Amino acid sequence: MPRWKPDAVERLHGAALELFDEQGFERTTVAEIAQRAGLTQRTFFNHFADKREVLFGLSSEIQQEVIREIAAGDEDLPPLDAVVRALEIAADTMFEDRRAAVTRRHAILAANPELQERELRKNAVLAEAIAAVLRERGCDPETALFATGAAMLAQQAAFQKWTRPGETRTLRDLLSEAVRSLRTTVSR
Amino acid sequence: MPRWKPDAVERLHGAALELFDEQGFERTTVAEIAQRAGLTQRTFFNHFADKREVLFGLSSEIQQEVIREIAAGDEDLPPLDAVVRALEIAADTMFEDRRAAVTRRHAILAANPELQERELRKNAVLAEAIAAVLRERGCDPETALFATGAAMLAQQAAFQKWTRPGETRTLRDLLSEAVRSLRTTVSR
DNA sequence: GTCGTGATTGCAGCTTGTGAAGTCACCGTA
DNA sequence: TACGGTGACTTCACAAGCTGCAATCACGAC
Repeated sequence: MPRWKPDAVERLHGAALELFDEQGFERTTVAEIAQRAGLTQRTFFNHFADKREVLFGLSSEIQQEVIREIAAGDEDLPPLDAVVRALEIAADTMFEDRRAAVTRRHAILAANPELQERELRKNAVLAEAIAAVLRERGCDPETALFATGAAMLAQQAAFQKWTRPGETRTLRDLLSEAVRSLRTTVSR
Repeated sequence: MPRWKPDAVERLHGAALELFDEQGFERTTVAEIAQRAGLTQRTFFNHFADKREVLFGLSSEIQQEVIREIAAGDEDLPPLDAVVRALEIAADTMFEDRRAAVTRRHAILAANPELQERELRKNAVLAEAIAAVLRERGCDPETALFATGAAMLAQQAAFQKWTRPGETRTLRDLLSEAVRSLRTTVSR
């Protein structure tokens, strides 16, 4: 008999999602989450740096995937296209088949400014990582910043539509469309 | 004799800046700030929603200025130009003559992720406010989002350069240049 | 068999942030 | 001049987030 049940992190994650759903982020305490997962508060903080972090487990995986795809992409692609291509692939592999879960998580974030702060930071970190890999490919720093920022702006618009009830198009399609639209807006 | 020395908010703000400079944001407690200002911790929280907020007093003024300028601008200007024009004016009136203070504040922010989170949120709020005023001018929502995002991306690049030691150009000039550069990057 | 490893725990303590009640200079008004 | 309201500040008490440290004990390596 193992000393502890396995999957402590998953249990904490699941318990947190349930409780955030049931009573909101602010009104649920870390002690409650831990209790529902059959663990203690101290253990929660062994696995997550803070209470918000329990909602962001996937983001480093997404980041790795995007970075990998940019690095693996065609060297000759213009920077913006290189980033968009990687985001499209990530949309297919990490988002498309989890629409329900992603949407639920999005609703939790939308209800809480603290969580949006964290999300913004994760996006900023992702953006910096993308810009860095573009620079490694020989892109000058300003171009890297702009290509990254533009791509993530399109991603944001596409994601917004994708999580709207009734929306049936794929995130990938919405993203491609958003990029076209962004190009015309910026070009005047 | 007045019951309290005047300018409690300014004293708290000044004490906070000093202490953050001396020992960093994390290592200074609200109790210390209040003590140096000759007040109590509770009074600090009467004036600032949380510990970080003491560094963001100006941002709502900036937001109002930018919004006002967009609303007052030429109706026929394309959305991106309308936003950029407002940011240029804000650069002149709110930033150019405070370079030293802005740079010091920027250094404090750069040293602390928590503070960057708050900064990102303030920017997101500003962006949403700008997009809203564009929509009121008849802009469709997606175009409003893209024009706003693009303008703030250029602003970010310009600000980055402006705070670099040795940089002598004005923020306004750097911003105009960044917009041109962004346009070429996004147009391919 | 023993020994180190690593996940988990208990506990003590600090800090942030809030709620509620109280103090008292100042100001307007009569 | 008296008097009552206002609002900035204080005091106290406490919930909740988060950390450091020492202890526990199944498990795997040797």
